[in-house]
Amino acid sequence: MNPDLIPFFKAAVSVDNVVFGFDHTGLKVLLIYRGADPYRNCWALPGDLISLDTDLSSSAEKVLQDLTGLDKIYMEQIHTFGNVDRHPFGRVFTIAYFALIKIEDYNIHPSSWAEEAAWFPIGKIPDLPFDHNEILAFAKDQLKTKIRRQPIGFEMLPKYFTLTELQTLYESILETKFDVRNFRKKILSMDFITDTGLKQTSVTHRPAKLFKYNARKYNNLINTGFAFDL
Amino acid sequence: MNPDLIPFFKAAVSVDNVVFGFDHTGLKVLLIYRGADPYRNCWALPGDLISLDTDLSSSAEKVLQDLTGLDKIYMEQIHTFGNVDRHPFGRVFTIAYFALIKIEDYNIHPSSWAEEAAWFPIGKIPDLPFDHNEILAFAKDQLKTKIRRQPIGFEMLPKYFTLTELQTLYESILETKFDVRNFRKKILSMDFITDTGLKQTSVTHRPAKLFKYNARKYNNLINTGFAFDL
DNA sequence: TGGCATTATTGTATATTTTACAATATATTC
DNA sequence: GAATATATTGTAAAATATACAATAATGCCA
Repeated sequence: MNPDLIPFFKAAVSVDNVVFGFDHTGLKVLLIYRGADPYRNCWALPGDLISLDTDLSSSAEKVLQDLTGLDKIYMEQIHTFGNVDRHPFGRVFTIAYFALIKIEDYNIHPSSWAEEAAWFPIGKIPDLPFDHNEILAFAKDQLKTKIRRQPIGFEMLPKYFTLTELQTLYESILETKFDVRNFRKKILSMDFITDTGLKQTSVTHRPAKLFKYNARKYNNLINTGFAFDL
Repeated sequence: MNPDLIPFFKAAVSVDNVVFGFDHTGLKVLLIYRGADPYRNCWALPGDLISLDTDLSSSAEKVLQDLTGLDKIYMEQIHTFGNVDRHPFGRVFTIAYFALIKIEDYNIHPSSWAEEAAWFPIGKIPDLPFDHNEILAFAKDQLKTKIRRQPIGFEMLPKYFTLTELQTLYESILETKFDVRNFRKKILSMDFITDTGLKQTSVTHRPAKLFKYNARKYNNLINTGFAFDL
């Protein structure tokens, strides 16, 4: 290598994942308990330095898989953070991803140096190491923007869900309220939520119909210029 | 440094800028003619490796300033590209930014190893080195999405502009046509484009009124929940 | 100087979408 | 079968989006 270039090739790169999940109590974020330096014994975003022989997108999946066991979930790159002093060990650029999962469908298996993993309600996030609070704030903002324009909310719901659950998800993330009738009219008019014919069981009140999201219909629609918008 | 960490600290990071400009002939992108390896004597996006003692956002501004002389312009991070083989000299992650400028207000001064700089119409971009064609495609997509929801188009127009110029800008970027009356009604109803009282001069037809964008009014509006949308 | 060429400017009627609002239905439990 | 709890549904009014073409203001030139 040309000697002039040597000082440039001394950076490390990490991936930090902001994994969102949703249950009836609201929006949650997955944190791990760090069993490695720096910031050993702190709750933090699941993230790690990446090996330099792997493509970035594969690395992002691998980091999450190694720390939490999560695999094949919805992930998207959101932003890169690169302040000089953000990591005590040297110059580390971190590429933040957000991920959405159906909490009930996955068991989280902390592994590698992640000693524990737990869901934290979005309103009760502790002080996090590095610039993780900033990253989380960015991700939350992104989620709010994105969920209004793209049908990604379904990634956080069970395969079969009720319209009330869907509405609660949106209200919770967007921090707003929708009129029940208008919300249903709008969602159903979009025509990619289909009635499964099934109903809730073991509820102590009128059981709700179960719907599912039809990604194929959505993809057909966007090709015709249709724009999802809530 | 812990010896286990050494192999992680061998990456370089670069910034690549996609600078968009607009004139009456349409949307353009600024490219430089490379006077340095690799890909010497090729047109490419203005980008460079960044020094590891500077924050990322400052580095982005510095790279653009060094190569083109552009300073204090609208810039925004869009995506990070990190495939293993994207750079022939080693593992280089690149962070792409897009920038918008008023072509007439700036003189481009290629410097450092940029031998030339020129505006290329968006439809006539040559084959570019690295993954620059991919980066450019990503940026163009981002621009189309963003310009519909945020009043960033004005960054590419002169301070005083006509409504026809504004409409042409939107039509050109969004690759569509708007009805003249409806476009004007909508834009003016948003109330952050103000009539300066001035008119075009030295045109060989009815002179158009000159308007300007009022960022302060826009910022007041978004705080009230207003959403720009075209 | 008057007609021509060129682009700028403006209004209205109709269709579509959004909003506001409350009564009835269906299940369980006691 | 009454009480409790949530699910489901329609309509009228307001706001917004759309479709559509005639008139206005300048420079140029015969």
